[in-house]
Amino acid sequence: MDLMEMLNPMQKKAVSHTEGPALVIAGAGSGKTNVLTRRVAYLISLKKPSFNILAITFTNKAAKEMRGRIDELIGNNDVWVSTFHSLCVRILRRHISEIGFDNSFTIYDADDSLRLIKQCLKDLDVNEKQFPPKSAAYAIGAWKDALIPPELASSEFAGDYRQKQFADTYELYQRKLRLNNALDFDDLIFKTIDLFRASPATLQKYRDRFRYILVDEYQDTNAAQYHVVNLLAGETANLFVVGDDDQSIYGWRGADIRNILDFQKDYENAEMIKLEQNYRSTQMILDAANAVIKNNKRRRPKLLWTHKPGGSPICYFRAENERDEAAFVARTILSGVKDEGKNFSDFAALYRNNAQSRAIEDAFMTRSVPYRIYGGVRFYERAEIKDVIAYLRVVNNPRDSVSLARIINAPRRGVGDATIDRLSLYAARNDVPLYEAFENLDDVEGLGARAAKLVKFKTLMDSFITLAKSGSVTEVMEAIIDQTGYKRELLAENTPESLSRAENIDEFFSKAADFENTSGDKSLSSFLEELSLIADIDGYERDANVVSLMTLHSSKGLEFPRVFLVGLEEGLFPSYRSVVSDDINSVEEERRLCYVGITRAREQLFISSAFSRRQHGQVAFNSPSRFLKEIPEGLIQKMDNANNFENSEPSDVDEKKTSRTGISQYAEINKVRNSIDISFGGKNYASAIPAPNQKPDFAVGDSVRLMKYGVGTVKNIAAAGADYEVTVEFDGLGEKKFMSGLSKIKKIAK
DNA sequence: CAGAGACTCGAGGAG
DNA sequence: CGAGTCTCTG
Repeated sequence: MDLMEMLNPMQKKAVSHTEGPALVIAGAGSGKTNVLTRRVAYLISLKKPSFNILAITFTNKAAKEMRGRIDELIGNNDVWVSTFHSLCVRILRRHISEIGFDNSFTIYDADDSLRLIKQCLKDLDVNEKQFPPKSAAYAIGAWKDALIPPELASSEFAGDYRQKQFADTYELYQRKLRLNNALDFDDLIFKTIDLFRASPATLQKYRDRFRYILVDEYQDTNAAQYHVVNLLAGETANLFVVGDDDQSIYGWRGADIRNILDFQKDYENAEMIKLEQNYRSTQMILDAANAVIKNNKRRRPKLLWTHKPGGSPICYFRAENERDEAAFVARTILSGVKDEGKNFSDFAALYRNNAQSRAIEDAFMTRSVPYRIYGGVRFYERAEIKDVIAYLRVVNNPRDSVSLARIINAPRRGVGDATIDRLSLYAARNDVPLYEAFENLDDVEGLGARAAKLVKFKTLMDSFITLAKSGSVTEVMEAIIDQTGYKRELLAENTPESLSRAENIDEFFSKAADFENTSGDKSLSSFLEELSLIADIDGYERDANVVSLMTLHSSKGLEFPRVFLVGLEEGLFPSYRSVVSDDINSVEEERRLCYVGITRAREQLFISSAFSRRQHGQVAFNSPSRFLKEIPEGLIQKMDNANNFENSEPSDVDEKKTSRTGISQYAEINKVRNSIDISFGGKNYASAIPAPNQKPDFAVGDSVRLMKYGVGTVKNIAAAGADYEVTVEFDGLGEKKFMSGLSKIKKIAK
């Protein structure tokens, strides 16, 4: 086929780019995946060997889709299509011994790593109330994303007691990971860079191999991922990155928008190509998206346009509460299916956080709307599944103390916390993995009669380990499920919950059987690796005729004919945290998330907000989101309880309706619009915030300290309404902007 | 000292 | 609303 067929001039330019760096700014729905896959095909048509090509995506699903489309275009090929994490795992499995790990290493998920961090805090005798494990985990994650090792964190933040405590925890945490022969998610990237730095020969090997590198969703890369790409690209820098700064929504986990904004600085001769023609949505939807995103100050100017004129107006429903909102979603879908011949799979409901899915689920169940949820408590994160996985992990890597501690007493075998503590103490004192405590039970103090139980447990584990040497994954799993009595106990408990958990174990077993039938590498470590890297959205099936429910974050990269954006309320979306944050970028990130949501829709967009909502166990009264007000009124039609349009005129949102508090909601919205900084959600937070109007007591060039970022230099101070916008540059983090009235910016002596 | 039951506290987004 | 912690009992 002709690779340039049906492409617009900009797309052609991108596809035919061969040597040197290129940056493609690809707006939502602009045919980005098509450009990426055709460029791969184009390179191969020029006789570039396919094994020299590496394409990096963020999710397995995106990788799978790209893999499929490349295969479709050019048949048999050796293009390496992979996510950042699986790319790094594949490299580490082969070479990690060069930096002192064993290649049977375990990959810890967020839950595992939190357990280990708790252990560290305990060992360091740190008060969990004062230093919550989650805060420590967040700090450590941020350091890792920014590629800051423990030594550096420790020296850089020595002056800040709290940061120092977290830095010490970080240091111990890394030591324990090594002892456990385990890596967390961030380490997968970090250790790959360590490896490349420690072993130039290994790096060269991969540079020679990956002569052409393509990176999708480049706006979501963090410092560590940037370095992986940068190291691999090397001098030749045949690096082709695609992204959209307006869709950068992962700042909270270290994604650095500067990677895409500064690409042309990093690679001086980079070619830049902009794709602004949208092939997905109607003009009405794009107008709404453009109108919202243009409120962001920090962005490259860009305007999506389409040949699909007009389209249905955006429908807005103001619900009484979250149940009313969910009912609106359900009945609108049902009438679309019944009256307009739509499929359930044409619909998606997108929300800001997973907790919001519950009300919608309830409404769908009572009205028999078929649906599927992505995210929330995932299958592989259920306690019973994690227990079975923990057994498998210990079999694969007995040094994995986190998993071992998890299963010592699961199912109950009379080994309590006190006994585990004694074993842990022995292990910590002798600097050995927990498993070795079992081999020297006589030396562990104060075990008494419990030693017999431990011996029995160890014998059992050893038998599994022996079996794993010759047996298959399913054989080992069957032995575990059977001989530990795990499933038997659940069945004996005979409650609806325990029976459902037993069923989950059966389902997990059949997943293992699937793996054995389909996977090339059928080893236990390969199975565990696949489990670790699986993401929810990977299970997304286009074919099933069900409504999709997912977070806005998960929806990126997908599209649906009809999309519901629910919960457009101040304090929910944008989130409370982003509004009170001292970093003005966080509200802009919420706005980008809104932009992502709007642009998922092909034909029609439905937006809703609720007057009241159960949040955190109590009823909250949120005012409508500022994002709602940013959509021009002429694009919106308001719907009533019977799904009729209210008035024939395009709606004026809430102007005429008076809320229960007696305050006109229009007034509430305006209050939000006019003084977003001090009032939202009908509550007044002014008391918590220092009075504005005060000129900062520092000047350009001064050193200042901020809680979250540490010490930086003031680059600019600009008046912004009643407040001042302060630009501060941080070493290694670059420039960030703050509102001086909101942020606790402290001047420090030079 | 293990296990069950009462109790409190905290709650974003993800590979 | 659920996990983690506290308290009581055997």
